[in-house]
Amino acid sequence: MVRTPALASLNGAATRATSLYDQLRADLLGGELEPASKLAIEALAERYATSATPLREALNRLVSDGLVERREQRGFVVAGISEQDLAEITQARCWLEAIALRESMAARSTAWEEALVLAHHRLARTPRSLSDSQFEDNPDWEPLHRAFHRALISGCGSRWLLSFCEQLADQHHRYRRLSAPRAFAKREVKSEHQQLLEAALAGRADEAVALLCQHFERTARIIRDDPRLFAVG
Amino acid sequence: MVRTPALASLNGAATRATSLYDQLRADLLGGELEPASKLAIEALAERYATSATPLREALNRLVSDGLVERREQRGFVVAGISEQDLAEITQARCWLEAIALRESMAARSTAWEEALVLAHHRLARTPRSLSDSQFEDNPDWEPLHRAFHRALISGCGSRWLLSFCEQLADQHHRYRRLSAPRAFAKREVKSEHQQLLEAALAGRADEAVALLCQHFERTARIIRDDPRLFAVG
DNA sequence: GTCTGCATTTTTATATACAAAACAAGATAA
DNA sequence: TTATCTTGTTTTGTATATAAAAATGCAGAC
Repeated sequence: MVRTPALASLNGAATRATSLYDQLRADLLGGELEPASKLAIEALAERYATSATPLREALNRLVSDGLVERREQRGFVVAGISEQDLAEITQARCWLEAIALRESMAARSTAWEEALVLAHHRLARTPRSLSDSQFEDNPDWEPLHRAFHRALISGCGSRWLLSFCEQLADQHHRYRRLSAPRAFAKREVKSEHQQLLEAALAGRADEAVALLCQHFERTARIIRDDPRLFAVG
Repeated sequence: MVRTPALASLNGAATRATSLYDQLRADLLGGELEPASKLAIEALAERYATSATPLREALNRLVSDGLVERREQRGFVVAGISEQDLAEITQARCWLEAIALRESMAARSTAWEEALVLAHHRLARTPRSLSDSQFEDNPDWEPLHRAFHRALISGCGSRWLLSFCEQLADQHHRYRRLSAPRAFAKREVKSEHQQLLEAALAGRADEAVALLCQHFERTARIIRDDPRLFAVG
């Protein structure tokens, strides 16, 4: 007895809680919300023009993403940052993406290779900064960067592993945005991606994994050495 | 300016949403709630003697644990099961726990070894079944089993990795409870744990990892072959 | 018979009102 | 001072009422 299909699932109209989740997530990743700062319900309800119920739902979801912390009976707080935390995230990301990349390469297919080349092409032709003289974040870059890294591991065949990697990538993303953006101008991130692509396409797994981990660790080191970030209050 | 400490955090009095989360989680893992069955808010509110708001919060948390699925504008559903899903969970768990175990062994300490021996001792002296003649689940066993596996990898030094492993262990737990419990009477799970303990203590990493993965895969195979579980509706 | 459109019922999602706990400041006692 | 108690305020967490969407059932058309 098939009936008219659900409207919401077709036209992408999400619930308020979901769109709040998306907005909050973007603001957390974008570094708009200060780490360890209070997320007072009323203030947020005003800022996002909504009421408490969907807000709390969104915050609850963000807790499981590790972007928000829940203090029982004391509300919600933006997840804190620390050198140790960054190190653990980097370590875990290296471990997990190493496996995912190896598996992805082992299960290579034409479709995977083509998607990878495409993702790299899009990333490579997009400038990191809008201005040549000084760093000014290009909002197009980050999603493409993310897509390239996802393409690398997308063939690993495990939705679980992919979702874990995604979560760790989110964490890295936040740290990166919190850190001084000008640090990135110095680095030849472009050639790192190029090398990575070549090793992956050529099937040189050990090399690709090594490049990927170096890529993560180099970024983490730059963030760690940012004097503004882990300043002792 | 230190004041009287929070009451809730001391005496363990959680919010209603949290205790609901715990109860629902236990029921989901215990197989009380049928996979893919509807989680109607009103029915649950009556069953757990509460109202909609904290219930929805608890359900939102469970979605991120992969125990519940959210259907936008259509409420919540107990996570479905499938052969493919079980295979992916098993695969991911092997990958992740292999790393965690290696790291844990590489970072060995006396405290870790002692905790491991203790966890194994407690598990070994607890019977799997309450009755000798037929299988009757001993509720003490599962937590001790869990604790032993956690002890193995606890020294890996990455909270992220540990929490991912925990999540996968939850998934396995649920499949195990959904499957016919009598299947487990056949197996010499006890000696598998014993061998694992010995290899881990002796520092034979390759062997320990191999034993651990075999342990997971053997369990998964038994569950997969349960004729009742993946019956075509 | 099967499909389609409309009205009704049920359920989900959100806003709001309320209760309970944490917080803050001042007063009192050691 | 330093700690403890008291009281008022703010904020969190929960219940309930309302709005919005989906499911259901039936009548009529083909």
